[in-house]
Amino acid sequence: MKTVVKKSRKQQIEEKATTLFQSRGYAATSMRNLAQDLGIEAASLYSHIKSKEEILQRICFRMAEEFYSAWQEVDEETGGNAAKMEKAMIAHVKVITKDTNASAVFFNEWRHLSEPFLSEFLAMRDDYEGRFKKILKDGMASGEFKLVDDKFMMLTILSSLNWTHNWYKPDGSLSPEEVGKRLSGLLLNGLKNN
Amino acid sequence: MKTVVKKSRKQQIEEKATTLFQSRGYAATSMRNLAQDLGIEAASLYSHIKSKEEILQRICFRMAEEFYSAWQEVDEETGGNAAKMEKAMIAHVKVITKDTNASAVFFNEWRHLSEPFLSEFLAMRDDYEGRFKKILKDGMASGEFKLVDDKFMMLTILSSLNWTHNWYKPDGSLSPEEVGKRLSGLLLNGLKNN
DNA sequence: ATCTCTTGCTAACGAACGTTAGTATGTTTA
DNA sequence: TAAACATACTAACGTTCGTTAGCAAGAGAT
Repeated sequence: MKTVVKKSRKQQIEEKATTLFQSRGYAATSMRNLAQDLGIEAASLYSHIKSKEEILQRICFRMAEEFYSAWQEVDEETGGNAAKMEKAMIAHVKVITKDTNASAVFFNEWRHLSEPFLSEFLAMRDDYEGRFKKILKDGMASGEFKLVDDKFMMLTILSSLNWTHNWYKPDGSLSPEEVGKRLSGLLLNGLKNN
Repeated sequence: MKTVVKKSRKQQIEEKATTLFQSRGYAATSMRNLAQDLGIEAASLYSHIKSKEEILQRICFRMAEEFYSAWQEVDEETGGNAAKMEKAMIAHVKVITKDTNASAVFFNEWRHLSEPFLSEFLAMRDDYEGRFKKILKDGMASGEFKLVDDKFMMLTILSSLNWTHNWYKPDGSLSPEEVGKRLSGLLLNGLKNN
């Protein structure tokens, strides 16, 4: 037996918008495009939302929250920094794979946020990236990691992780957990045989 | 003594457009924005270009050519596949760092190309990615590389390389060559100490 | 001296944009 | 049964969009 949860119209709008923003981009998606996909008139959207940008804001900040929540299990890790980094990478990938469309919008369309949302968004991103850098620094200090530029390293790691939204298919053979493990395995141990 | 090469107006337009497309996105950049940055009227642009999209096409396909040309030195590498992969990564990063703005447009705005340019673009990208996959496959067959999914691996490598356009600063301390070396070192050998 | 090329202008086109006002209808709540 | 809410409509607003037509002025080439 399958219970069908009724989605609010606002939610439906947000989901369709997410798909459209992902495929055509925020700026190139018109409210009339969105309305048509929902089978209503453009003006009708405004019974449910305040503005086009509100939709973008909701998508971006909801995803930000998800990334933050996922970090909880990272802090619980008491093993070494390599283990902690693996946890972080897996948690991060899990969030992305749970909604690749929303992730794409999060990663590519945030620049269309207006102030003060843009500044708030960037501050959160900085903070989040700082957490990765901290693991790297701790791991280098303890001798677990090679000595590298931590910012350079963090950017490289996150770019690999963040790209998953472009190719991950939920119906594929790899689970989110498995994707995260492979990515962390690669970045921690490298491609070459020793 | 410095020789000043006079740039054609068309080139100037293309360069300003590259900067704008990079920072605001193609769809969110208007011809009036572009004209204003050049100190002329929007209509005047059309004495030099055929359409807004023509600019995007020129940027995207010029970058594609650059990536292809850079591959020449990769084919000359006769060492192992690890050496070849390093060459490929360095060559790729060199192209990106030579013009980070155009690279950003190339990576983020190609989807606004209309047919048949879009199909042509994607075919080239597939071909180019195939070259990376081939090195990976050869390297796995020869035992140089660990056995991994080659597509997954290729995507991970390229996402790391392609992200450089977002943070590389030509006036920074790292040369393009150095960036490429560090990236390949990391991806080939991993972050962890053995 | 004439021709061509480059560069730019004003004026305007039709289309599309995000959004608002005002209204109607059915559904849920009190 | 009345009030409140959810949902959607038509009509239209002012703005911006990419682009074209037609014209003009200066530079370089023949």
